[in-house]
Amino acid sequence: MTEPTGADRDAATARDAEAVSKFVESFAAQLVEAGMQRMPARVFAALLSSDSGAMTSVELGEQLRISPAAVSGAVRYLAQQHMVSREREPGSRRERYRVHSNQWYEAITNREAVVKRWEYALREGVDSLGGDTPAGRRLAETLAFFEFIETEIARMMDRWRVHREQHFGKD
Amino acid sequence: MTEPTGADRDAATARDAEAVSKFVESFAAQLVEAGMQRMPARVFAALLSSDSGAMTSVELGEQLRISPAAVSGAVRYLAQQHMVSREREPGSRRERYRVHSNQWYEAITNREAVVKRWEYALREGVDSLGGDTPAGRRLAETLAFFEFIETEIARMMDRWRVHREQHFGKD
DNA sequence: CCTTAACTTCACAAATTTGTGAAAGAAGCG
DNA sequence: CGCTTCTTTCACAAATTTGTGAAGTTAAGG
Repeated sequence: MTEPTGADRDAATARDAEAVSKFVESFAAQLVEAGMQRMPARVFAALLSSDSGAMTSVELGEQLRISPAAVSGAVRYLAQQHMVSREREPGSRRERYRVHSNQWYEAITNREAVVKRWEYALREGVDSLGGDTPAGRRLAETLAFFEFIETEIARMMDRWRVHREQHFGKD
Repeated sequence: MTEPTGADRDAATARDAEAVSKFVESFAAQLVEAGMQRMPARVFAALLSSDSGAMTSVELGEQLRISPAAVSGAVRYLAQQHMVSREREPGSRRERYRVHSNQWYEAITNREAVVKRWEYALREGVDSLGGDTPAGRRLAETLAFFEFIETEIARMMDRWRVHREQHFGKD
C-alpha cells in the first residue's frame, strides 16, 4: 500500500472515527426528523464533519456503510438542492463532493422556489375565491406574509454575511 | 332537515365548491412537496380556504372525502404543530378546528424546537471533534449561523406584526 | 481503440408509511 | 344513568419509499 486506506491519517488531523460517526448519525437523525431523506442527511452530515469538507464517493460509502448506488442517489439530491457541489479532481475519474458552508446556508434559507410556488397557488386561490370574500381575504393576507418573509430573509442573509466576516474572517 | 347540509349556503357567501376544492388540492400539493404529510396538508388547506376559518370534523371529512379516522389523525398533528386550534362549540359534542392566521405564521417560522435540536447536535459535535480541528471549526460556524438565524427570525416576526397591522388592521 | 476504474441507472425485495373499517371511548341530553 | 352522537384508537391491507445488487455507461490512460 502506498497510501493509507480511507481518509487522512496525518497525526495532527487524525480523526476519531468513532466520534465522527456518532456526530454524523445524531446530526443526520435531526435532519431526518426535520423532513430530509435519510441518505442525503447522512451524506451531508459526513461531509460537514470531514476535515477537508470534501469526500469521494468511495470514502462516503465506507464511512456510512452504504452502496455506491446509495451514495449516487444521495449526492444527486444534495447537488440539486445546492447543498453540495461536485468537483472532478483533475487526472482521475474520482468525483469529490464538497460542502461549501456559505453555499448551504443559502440553500437552507433560500426556499425561494418553494415559497414562490406557495405564492403562486395562493394567488390562484385569491383569484378564484374572490378578493372580497372572507376566505379570499385570508388567502391574500397569507400571500402578503410570504412576500414579506421573502424580502426579509434576503436582508437577513446580507446581515449574516457581515456578521460572519467579522467573526470568522473571509476564508 | 332544519339546517342545510354541509357548509354555509347563504347567497352572499355561497362557495363555489369546485373552486375551493381546486385550491385546496393544489395548495396542499405544494405543502406536501415541501415535506408535509398529505392529510394534514389537505386539512390545513381546507381550513385556510373556508370562509369562517373553522370547520367541524364531519365537514372536513365530507369535503376531502376521507374517513373520520383520517381527520382525527390530521388535526392531532396540526394541533401539535400549533397550526390549528381545537374549539368545542358549547352545547354540542362537535369539535371545531380553526386556523388562526397569526398562529400559523408563528408556527411556520418558529421551527424553534427543530433548530434547538440541531444546535444541540452541533455543540456535541464541536466538543467531541475539538474546536481546534478544521471539522470542529466548520461545525462551530454552522452553529453560529443557526444562533444568528434564531434571533433574526424573532425580530423579523416583530416587524411582520407591525407591517400586518398597518396593512390589514388588528382583527 | 481497448481496458479498466468510477459513477449511474434499473428492477426488485424489504421496510415503512398511509388511510381505512371496526370497535372502543367520551360527553351532552333526556 | 343510559342513549346517542361524535371522536379516537387499533390492527391491518394497500401503497409508497428505500437501498441494494447487477448491469450499463462514461471517460482516463495506456
